[in-house]
Amino acid sequence: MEIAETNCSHKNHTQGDCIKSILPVKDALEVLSGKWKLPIIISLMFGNKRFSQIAKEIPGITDKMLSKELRDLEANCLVKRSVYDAIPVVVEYSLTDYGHTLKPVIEVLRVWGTTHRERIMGRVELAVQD
Amino acid sequence: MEIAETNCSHKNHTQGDCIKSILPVKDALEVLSGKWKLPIIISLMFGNKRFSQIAKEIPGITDKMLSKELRDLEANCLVKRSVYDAIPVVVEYSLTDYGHTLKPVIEVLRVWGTTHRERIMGRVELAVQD
DNA sequence: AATTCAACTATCCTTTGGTATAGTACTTAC
DNA sequence: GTAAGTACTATACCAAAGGATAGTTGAATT
Repeated sequence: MEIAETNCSHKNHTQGDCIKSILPVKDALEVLSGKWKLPIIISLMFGNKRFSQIAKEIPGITDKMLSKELRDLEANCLVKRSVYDAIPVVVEYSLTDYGHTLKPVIEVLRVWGTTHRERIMGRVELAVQD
Repeated sequence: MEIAETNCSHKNHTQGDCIKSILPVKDALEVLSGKWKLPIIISLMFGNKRFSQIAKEIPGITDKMLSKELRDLEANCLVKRSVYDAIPVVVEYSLTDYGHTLKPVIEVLRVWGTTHRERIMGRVELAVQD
């Protein structure tokens, strides 16, 4: 027997379209995966930093995680590590040009996240407030 | 002793600016976390779907994961679950209006992911396909 | 001589995310 | 009456992610 008509709107799209969108999104998420990569990148968007400065700016991160994620980001050409042989050796991290191309990604996430936070925090002018 | 001058560019930004950006981005990533949520949302961007249709469009997902993630997304008001009591009961999933607000997020990830994929695949080679 | 700081590395352990596999309730088809 | 499809749920298991804690190297400070 025929299934009743629902308001499905998938009339004429091939499954291929869907996968073509999913794959690059997954690629993007892969390099940004984990709890700390975006925070580190954001921190470096505000300027070059040393290890302990980044650690100070990102609440909760451990040295181990910061070290590991910086290495991952460097391997993906998003972050550059520069060693200056000053009296105590100074290691500075910066975003590469490629790293800076993530700016629109971060910006759109920041904007969406901001309204989402307002939403879940119950910033409802017209409805029930709790 | 003074540390040698490096090309640090963090002259005059307060740490607060950084955290103010990190928090909303983390909020956004939280609702999109995991391997399958974005793929499911993308699939529903192409139209309302039933359980097994979504499963077919997302290679590799198991029933359990699809079921769990759909529940998560519904709890976050991104996805709507509609039950139609047709002869075999039909359950249709759709994006809510709120879910549709993720479109720019997905779009920017798709664009960045596409160029990133070209980059890591070695975009000079046009002949090789996989 | 002991302490501190910077920039890490190492080890252990717990939690979470995800997979594999199977099973359920209902109904239509053969 | 056996099979197949739909929309799931349940149980067991495993690997990766991440946290806690401690140690290292070398120079500088007290």
